[in-house]
Amino acid sequence: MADKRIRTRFAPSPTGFMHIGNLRTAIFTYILAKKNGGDFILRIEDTDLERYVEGAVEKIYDTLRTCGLNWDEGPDVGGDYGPYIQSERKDIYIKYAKELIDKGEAYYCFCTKERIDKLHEEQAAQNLSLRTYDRHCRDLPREVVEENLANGVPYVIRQKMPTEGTTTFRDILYGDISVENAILDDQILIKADGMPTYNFANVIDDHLMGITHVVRGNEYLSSAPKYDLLYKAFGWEVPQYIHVEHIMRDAQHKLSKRDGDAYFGDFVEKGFYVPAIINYIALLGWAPKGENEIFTLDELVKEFDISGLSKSPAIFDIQKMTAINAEHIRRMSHEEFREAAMPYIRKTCSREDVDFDILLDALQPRTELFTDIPEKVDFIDKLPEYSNDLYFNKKMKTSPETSLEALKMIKPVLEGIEDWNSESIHSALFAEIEKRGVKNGFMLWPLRVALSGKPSTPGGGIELAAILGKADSLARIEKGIAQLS
RNA sequence: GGCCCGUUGGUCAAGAGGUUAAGACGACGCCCUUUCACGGCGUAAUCAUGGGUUCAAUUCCCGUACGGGUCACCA
Repeated sequence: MADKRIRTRFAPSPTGFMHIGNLRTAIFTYILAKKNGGDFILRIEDTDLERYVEGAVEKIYDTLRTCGLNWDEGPDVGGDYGPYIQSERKDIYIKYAKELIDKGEAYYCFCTKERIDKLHEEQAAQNLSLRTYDRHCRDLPREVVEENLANGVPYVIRQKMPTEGTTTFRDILYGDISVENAILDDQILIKADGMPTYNFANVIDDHLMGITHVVRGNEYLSSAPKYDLLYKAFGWEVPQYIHVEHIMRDAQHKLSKRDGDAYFGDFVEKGFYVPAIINYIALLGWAPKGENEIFTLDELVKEFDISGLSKSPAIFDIQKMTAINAEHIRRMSHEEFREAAMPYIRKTCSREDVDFDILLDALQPRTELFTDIPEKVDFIDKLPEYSNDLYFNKKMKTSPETSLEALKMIKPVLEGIEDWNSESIHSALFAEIEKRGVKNGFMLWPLRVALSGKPSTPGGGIELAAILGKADSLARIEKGIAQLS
């Protein structure tokens, strides 16, 4: 085992957008492979023709690439084990299903959908704890089977489950789990349309593609014994299983599309930064060894350890995710932040003649979500109408009266500044503060209000003055004086 | 309902047969500060429950409750 190259796969169905729980599975799957220098494979599971959604495959590629979960083999990049789209592997599954029939491990079933439905109805009416196929076709005489096939009677292929004993499979997290074979249904391997069921295609592909570790959602835990039996029927080695618990909205509900918080794209739209999304959802159901919990994808690869995975469901907490997002934003370089933030700044600020470097530096520690930005910078284009009440500040002991006085002191000082920048504004104002013997806030609070018309801004009065430039700053101060007079 | 799985503060969670039961988010308070933040410090808050086993159990075992999953020609 130890000498075998690790190969993992992410195998989504093209049925819509990327669910956050699914994405987390992809992350763990990717990390597990990369941590061990192995291969991460992308396989598209499109065996359900009816549920196929146009464009969904591109959405999968797009999301994974955006997240940096680059696959070594897949439909678009190729590889030695293709094709990587199940609908293109149809013949392979049929071949292996027939092999099982020859081995006596599977059989043709000619029961109609109607018959099965009726059977289930009856079972439900009798309140039977078990609702399985009654194995009507399991022991059909060979002649009957051949005659039906010759006559083109539609059929499915079913797995012949043992009726006694138990099956035990192993999950890395849960350990050994045993179930009674009697409760196992003779599951369908090949559907009437010739397509394999998920359960069958999965086993075939995982084996043929040399997958060593399977990470998947907890909902497959109950099916795992059936897969084991299939591997056993073929005489193949069973991969290592890791079943991960669900991400919940609350204690009893999974994250769902109804709540608008289930898809990767939802969070990007809400202003979340992709590395932070990955970081947070990796933390749902997995705990790092140390105390740091801020990680890039590469750091997650280094840090990841299976023993940190949790066996119980985790409730999604948007507040924590927001906090992690804020932390990631703070860690961005000035240039990275500029690139990410400018589009949001441009939503409310069209001016060119502002000092964006100062603005960005003031904005960065105050931004939790990129979508916070437009509202924070909306005063730059145009000073909003504001109430003189803003000049009241209890802590600074300012009022409209003291503010008028302060603004009148400030105006000539700023007018005298030749080289307009943070330092020169700062030293000029502080010289005045010292000269007048007033508190910082006496001067600076009114300045901030006059420049922004808002109770809270990115940066204080000095930064705002530097951002807005000399002419505009003085105009706004004059407006303040006029408004207060 | 049968079967499978789970249960540490409001949330994510570490932990180990003997600990003052980590840490993070959130809440609250204080400090810093030209606003708001950032940052720093601190406070409150957790082992679902009943039985065992043991000198000792939150940790091991069994039951109960609660929650989740599953029982498709869906994945």
